[in-house]
Amino acid sequence: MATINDVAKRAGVSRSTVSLVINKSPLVKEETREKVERVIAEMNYVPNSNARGLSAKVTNNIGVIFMQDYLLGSPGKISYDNDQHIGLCSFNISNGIMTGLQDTLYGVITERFCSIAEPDELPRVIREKRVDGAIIVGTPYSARFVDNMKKTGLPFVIAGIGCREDTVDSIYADPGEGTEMAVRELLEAGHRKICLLNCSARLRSHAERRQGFLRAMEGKDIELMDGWNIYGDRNNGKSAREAFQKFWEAGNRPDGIVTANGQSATGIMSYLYEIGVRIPEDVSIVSYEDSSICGYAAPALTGVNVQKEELGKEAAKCLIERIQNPDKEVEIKVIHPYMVYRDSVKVR
Amino acid sequence: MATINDVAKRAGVSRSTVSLVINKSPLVKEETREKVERVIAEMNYVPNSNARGLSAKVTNNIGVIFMQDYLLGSPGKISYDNDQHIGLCSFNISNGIMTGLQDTLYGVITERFCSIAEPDELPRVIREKRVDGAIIVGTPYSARFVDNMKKTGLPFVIAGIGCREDTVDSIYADPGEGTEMAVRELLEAGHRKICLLNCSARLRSHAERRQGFLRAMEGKDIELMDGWNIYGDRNNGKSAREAFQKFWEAGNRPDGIVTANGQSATGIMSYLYEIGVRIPEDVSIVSYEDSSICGYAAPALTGVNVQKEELGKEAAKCLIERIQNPDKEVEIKVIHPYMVYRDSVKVR
DNA sequence: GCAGGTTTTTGGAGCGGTCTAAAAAGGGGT
DNA sequence: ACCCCTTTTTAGACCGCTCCAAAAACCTGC
Repeated sequence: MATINDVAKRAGVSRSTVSLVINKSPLVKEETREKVERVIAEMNYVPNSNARGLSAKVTNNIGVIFMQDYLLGSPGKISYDNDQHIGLCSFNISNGIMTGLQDTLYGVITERFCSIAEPDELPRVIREKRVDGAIIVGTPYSARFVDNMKKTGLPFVIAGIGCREDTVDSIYADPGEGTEMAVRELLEAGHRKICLLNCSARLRSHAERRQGFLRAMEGKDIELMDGWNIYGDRNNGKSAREAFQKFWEAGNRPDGIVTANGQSATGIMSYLYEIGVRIPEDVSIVSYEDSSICGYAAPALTGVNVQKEELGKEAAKCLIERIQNPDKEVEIKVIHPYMVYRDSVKVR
Repeated sequence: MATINDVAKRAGVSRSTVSLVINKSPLVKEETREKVERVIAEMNYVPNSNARGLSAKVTNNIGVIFMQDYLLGSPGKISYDNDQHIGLCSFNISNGIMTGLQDTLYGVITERFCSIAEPDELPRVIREKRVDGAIIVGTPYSARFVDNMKKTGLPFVIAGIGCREDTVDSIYADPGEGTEMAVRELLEAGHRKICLLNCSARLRSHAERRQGFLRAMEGKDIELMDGWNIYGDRNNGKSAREAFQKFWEAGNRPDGIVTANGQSATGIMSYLYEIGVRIPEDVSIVSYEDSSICGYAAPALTGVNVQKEELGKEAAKCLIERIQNPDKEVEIKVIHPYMVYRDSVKVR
């Protein structure tokens, strides 16, 4: 494999000149640049990224750290097989990140990390300085972890649904905003008895969803039903179904349901299907966090799309800016959602 | 940040000795090792991976290349938002890869690549030598690409459902085997009129599924129905639904359906639901490629689980072996699936 | 106490780039 | 032709680690 020296020799210039050329310095004469570029192409030369990194103290890699904290208590060896939500969500976000990084020199190193399981550790890519910056995907529940990260001095941003740290660049979707949007949708379609199906009460976002719900209900002259904010045990369809079944069997009869995500919705739908309740004729459903699963459900679910790809893309953009200018002001950016209209809401 | 020199000085040994210690060489005296390790811990020293890589010609990173060829014609800026299948699938596999790499020194660099769009290019991580080996996830449709990869001399393995190159390490799930399993399931439950809903006919795996179907039917004395091997246009629920609807409207009345994956199944289910056909009372469904989506469907879908995490894990293992021993024999390994029993099959 | 063998440790030359200070080349003006 | 200023190019130190050959330290046994 050709090195910078080989190129220099063949082009009849010094190593430094070649270096200037590959780094697009404006100092080199047009003529020289062309000659060197020709040789580079001829020899199929690609700079060695280790050498570059060692010398320039740069790796040209950014780390994407998937926080696994919300799967409380099951660090490390988790199989996501039964957790479509997390799988898809992180996939979409990281896909967005790659899109955001597309025309840059950066590569993406991915790592799974649990700040609760390892409160005083840092993700390996960071300890080993394999990256120039990091995107923390998901919520780093332990403040200690955030502190540790800050201490490294490495640029990093936090990205995800409901992820926000006031002292750190945060790109996030606001679960409150989305839930509010979903509830309004039902209200406008004439629903009065709306219940909110949150996922695990242990998640920080549940309170935000609740707030969004309340905001939408404000001034509507609708009596808020006690216990109509239901919590599943975990962030998936099975617990949503169980929680909803309990709710229903206790005699509650909503005419509209807002769920935390597509899986919760399908969980509930499978229960309603079994007991013969029709959607949307008897009950309407809107899912916060629209995902393709919503499109495939029967009937297809109306939902709030939180633009996870966009979220990832913006996170990447923000990180790059942070790397270029470590002193810029902390950036807190909300990615706004939009409604996707399908067939699970009926005007009453 | 401490360097190897700082550690050496503080420990009163030479740089070389420290190097031996961090590389766990058996040459260093126990006593010395302990001393050095103590200092390393004290100083919080972590070897710089660039320096290491530059010198040892090793990066301690492996590349995970996601092939995007099956999304024919839409390289680069694709949004996977509507392609849950691919999202989940690659997520699960890469999750498995990370699990397989867990106790090694390797990090994971991810890249999206389309060998059809860029027939003479190589993934960037490879051109820039950022990795010691690569796992190609998905099918590299162009043979030229495989050739180019081979020419680099870099160890690599191919992993995915139906991915197999005879001259390259391949870890794969056999769509034929899984489909056969699914069909047998229906046969044993007494079904006679079984149709196979393949995804896009452009995919290489469709023929294998078909073969598996035929193997299961062999000697069963069931008339093979013409046109009962249905092809969707793309690998998703929407096209499955459309294809199936056309099939149904042409008057075909299967009593059992085998689908290529969970999304196809839900697509079909939503159609059947609309026209009032009950599952599993009127028609049974088995999905090849069980995914969590199957568990959330109503009714929950019986399916063939292809163990994508296992697949990723084995791919990682295989790659490491290949790196350690570049001359070992080509490894072709099938990951066998198993049935997951749920509620979409009724004994007739 | 020393030759000869074994176990540990070490110096120093790379690895392939970047970067800075200084040299070389070029371009007027006189 | 020479000085001065600007534009280009270059030499060489350095980044932090590995690795080899050689040195040092440690063991015998005689």
